[in-house]
Amino acid sequence: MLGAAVSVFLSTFENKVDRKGRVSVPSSFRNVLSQQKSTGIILYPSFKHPCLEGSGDERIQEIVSSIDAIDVFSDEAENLQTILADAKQVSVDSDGRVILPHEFVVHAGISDLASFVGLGKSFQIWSPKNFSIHRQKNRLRAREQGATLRIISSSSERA
Amino acid sequence: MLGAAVSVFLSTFENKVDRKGRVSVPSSFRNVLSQQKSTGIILYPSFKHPCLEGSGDERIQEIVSSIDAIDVFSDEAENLQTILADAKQVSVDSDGRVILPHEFVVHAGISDLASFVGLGKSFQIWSPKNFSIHRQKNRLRAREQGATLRIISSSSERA
DNA sequence: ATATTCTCCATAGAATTCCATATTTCCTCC
DNA sequence: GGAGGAAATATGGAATTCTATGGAGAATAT
Repeated sequence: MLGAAVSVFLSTFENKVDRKGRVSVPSSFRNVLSQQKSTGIILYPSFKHPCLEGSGDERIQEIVSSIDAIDVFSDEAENLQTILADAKQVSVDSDGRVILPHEFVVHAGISDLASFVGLGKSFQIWSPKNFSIHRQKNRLRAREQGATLRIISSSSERA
Repeated sequence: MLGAAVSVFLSTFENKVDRKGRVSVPSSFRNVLSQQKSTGIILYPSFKHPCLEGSGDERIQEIVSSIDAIDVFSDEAENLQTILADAKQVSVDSDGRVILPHEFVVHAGISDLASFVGLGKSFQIWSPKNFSIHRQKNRLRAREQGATLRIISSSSERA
């Protein structure tokens, strides 16, 4: 196992997708998930990018609570419900793999390789090709805008 | 079966409606229902959309309480009472199927396919065609409004 | 009787579990 | 520091289980 396992999704891993759509979840990601006591992974297609958003399944609870907190008939409630409608829970098998649902594979343009990209509290899954394009664009923009980071250091262990 | 599926209605399933009007309730939905100890499913036509609203039968209890909680002569109370008046309970047979009442099939424009759409504590049933239109609209709007930003992070240490 | 609904059975395809193996990483001992 | 071995990972495939779905017949109502 990784040295001092951080409890956030970190760095990028490229794994193979087999004929059945199975792909290994990077072991360090699995560690984060089990630390969150997630029994599975929640995936949903990104609104903005040709990729999948992933997180532990407690995220779903958050969304459901959010919906409860606002007017059921509002646009906002429907927006959140859209996420639920599009999301799928995939279970991690005993070998640490998940099956990527077919529609998701299509949405992300994935064929035989998938890049798991750690984003801290969540992660994304990309086709390696799309991801490298995306990353390059992001870097360019960051340079142009002279990206500045505001780090909120509320307490010891947050990222 | 899915590991320890989150106990909310999640994601979308498109199932066939056979000649007798039978349609399989998605297995993950059935799991949620049985966890709620629901003996059946409550269905009623949606006000806003050409679709059906569905839930376990404890949901009805909530609606009844809501009515009690507000002014009995208000419009809102009448709306809720209309739901009760229009609602029907359908039973799930031993193979996990229900029969959709004829008026409901008509209201939703369903013919030989039905989309079950998970919305957390409840779900909807659509004709796939109507749903895909609805979904596209919602996704566009959600993208514009940045749906993911408004999630209430109730749980412990998320920001 | 006739039409409708419910029960039971059959089956194809999908999903899950289980097993096998190559490859890498980590640890220990020399 | 390096060699060897142990543990963990990633990956491929087979076998088993589950789900969705179609149909036949029994039960029920009209």
